[in-house]
Amino acid sequence: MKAKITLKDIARELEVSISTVSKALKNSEEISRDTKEKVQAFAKLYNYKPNNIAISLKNKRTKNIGVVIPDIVHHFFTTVIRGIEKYANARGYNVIVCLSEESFDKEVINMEMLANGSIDGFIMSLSSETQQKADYNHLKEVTDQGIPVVLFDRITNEVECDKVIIDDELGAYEATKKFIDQGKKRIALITTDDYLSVSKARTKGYRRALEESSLGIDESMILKMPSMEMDEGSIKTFLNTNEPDAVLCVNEIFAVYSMRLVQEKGLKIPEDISFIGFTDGVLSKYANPSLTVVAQHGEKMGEVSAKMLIDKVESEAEEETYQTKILEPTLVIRDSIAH
Amino acid sequence: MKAKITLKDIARELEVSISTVSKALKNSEEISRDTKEKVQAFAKLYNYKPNNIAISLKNKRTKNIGVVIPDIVHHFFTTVIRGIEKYANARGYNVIVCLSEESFDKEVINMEMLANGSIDGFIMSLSSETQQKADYNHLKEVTDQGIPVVLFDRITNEVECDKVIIDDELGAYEATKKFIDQGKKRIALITTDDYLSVSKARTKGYRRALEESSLGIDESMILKMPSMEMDEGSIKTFLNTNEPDAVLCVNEIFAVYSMRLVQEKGLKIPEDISFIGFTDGVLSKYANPSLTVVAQHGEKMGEVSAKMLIDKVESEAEEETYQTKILEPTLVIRDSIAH
DNA sequence: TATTAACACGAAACCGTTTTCGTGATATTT
DNA sequence: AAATATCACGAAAACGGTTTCGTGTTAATA
Repeated sequence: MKAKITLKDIARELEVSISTVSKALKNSEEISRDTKEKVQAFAKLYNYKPNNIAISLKNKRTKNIGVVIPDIVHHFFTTVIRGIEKYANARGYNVIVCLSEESFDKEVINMEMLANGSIDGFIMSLSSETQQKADYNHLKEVTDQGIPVVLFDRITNEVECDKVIIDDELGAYEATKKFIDQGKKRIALITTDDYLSVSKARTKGYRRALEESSLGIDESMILKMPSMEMDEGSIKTFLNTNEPDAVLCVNEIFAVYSMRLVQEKGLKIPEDISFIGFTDGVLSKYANPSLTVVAQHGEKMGEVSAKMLIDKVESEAEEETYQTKILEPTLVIRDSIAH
Repeated sequence: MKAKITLKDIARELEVSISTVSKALKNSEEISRDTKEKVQAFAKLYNYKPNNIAISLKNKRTKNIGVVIPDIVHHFFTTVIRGIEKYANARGYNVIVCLSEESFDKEVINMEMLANGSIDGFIMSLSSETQQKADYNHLKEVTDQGIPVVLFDRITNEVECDKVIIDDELGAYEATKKFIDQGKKRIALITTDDYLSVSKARTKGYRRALEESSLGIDESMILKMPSMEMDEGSIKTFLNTNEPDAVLCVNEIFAVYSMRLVQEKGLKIPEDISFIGFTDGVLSKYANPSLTVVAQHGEKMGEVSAKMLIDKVESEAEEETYQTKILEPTLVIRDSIAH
């Protein structure tokens, strides 16, 4: 086991000062050719690499970014992380991932843990509990300290910071409109409670499309699940009593499960009943029939978030201007609707 | 924007020395009640939190662990991360995630980036390219430096370190045996090339089960895909020419896709043909029919890996003993086989 | 009263860098 | 030959903590 070598070690060995070694390795003009070559050769030989922690302390820059998300076993967040990681890595940053698991307390603890010097900025998506409580003091404290924050997907307007979302309302609007254009009459929505910013926006888009059409809104055609968890029973009851001919679901799982239920009843997809979900994950692609979805472009979202954050981190200017980027969703047509 | 307060600030404000403040905050016996109360009150008021980087530099401990995996958009790895994150967090560690994206170079770069002080240890699963090249010098360099490494799932015997795997061979053996016991005669295997340690082990289990039975091995019943990527055409051809009555797949996607293919041909699952896959992900659960799988218990694996790593990191002893933990897979019975 | 112990605190080293500034030794200019 | 410029390097501060050791003051002991 050969321990890491430090500047001090090189200095001692070569009988020069630490400063000389440091400068020589940086190819400083101050140092003579001879000395530089000697030092660099020695450093290469012993595979010297500067200690990141020491540099972080000196620079007050860690080159780490903290990502706090509610859940990682969820295709959308997973793609966002990938986007963040790719972009951040290309710019020399590392990604520290923390999971809030939809818990307010965990979110707070994680942020406090990271805010004491471990990271240069946060990229996060709010936990459902946080959105429910609408308590954003932990975010405000962090921004007050001058740590940049980028909020994505599950955001809030109560905090001033950069934000990245997709136009969920538009996505739902277009999906619903697709159903209407295809002559569907009984268009249902399976969503979660409104405190989730995304569900709220999607519901709004669904309503707007129906209001603009001749169909109008039938409140009984909207099923609000208390959480993101599947409640198989209530979906079953809902589908049986309302007999929709088209269903928009705010995620993949609701959609795929619903498809199976109606297929068991002998209905044909998409002839008798069509489905559109949100999130373009593996499930949608490999479902039977494959599921038409509103794609959220998670990877793109991650990239954009990372770029916004790093740009802010590296900008000297202390401008207090924040922007909200709205990405366009796309409808990925598959076999769960006619085409 | 109120900047972070430091020990120095408190010391100046209270007209005591930095050492006194430091000790007072640690409730040291050395400091008088009066001073301690004064300092602690002031610290609380200004919300003092020690700077993690400074502590890391002093202690030569970062409380960060580096996780290097090939891919995050993959249910299994995702669950492993969750297990790692949960366990590590509970012990006060943060998780830095790096993606090799199945690339040897990226794996090397990521490790070098983290090995210079950013982390206390690695948890990793080898990229397919690394397993293919069988070049493990980057791992050896890291372990030589005394940085603990835990390898999980995709491992190698060329590196001395702690390892966590599931008994892939056993999983495949039992799955195949299940088919045999159910009277299946033409049992196929869809796998990837052997350089992936897991595929190799699974193939071995499949072979052992058949050898022990009266059926024996028919090499044409084994399809080796060149990578983890889906090649839809070769699967189709394979299924059509060989007409198996049972198929074991080394992942979910191969299985789900194959199921759809045979269903399109009018075959009934599980009567005409049965399927078992590996990895208990969302796909398996929501496939139609739901897919019987060999569950790999990713979250457990993550926990175990994290425990092994942190225990080693925190153990003073420089014992050079390494262990390999083998977790038992479980067969999760669903509708793609008779039961 | 002289000596010692206990107390409460500060100085300084240290972790591994970077960077500013100072300086002795040459080299150049007048 | 004296003054100045250039070169090549080292000392030291700084980043923000922790920790060892030393020390002045007071209290207890001989």
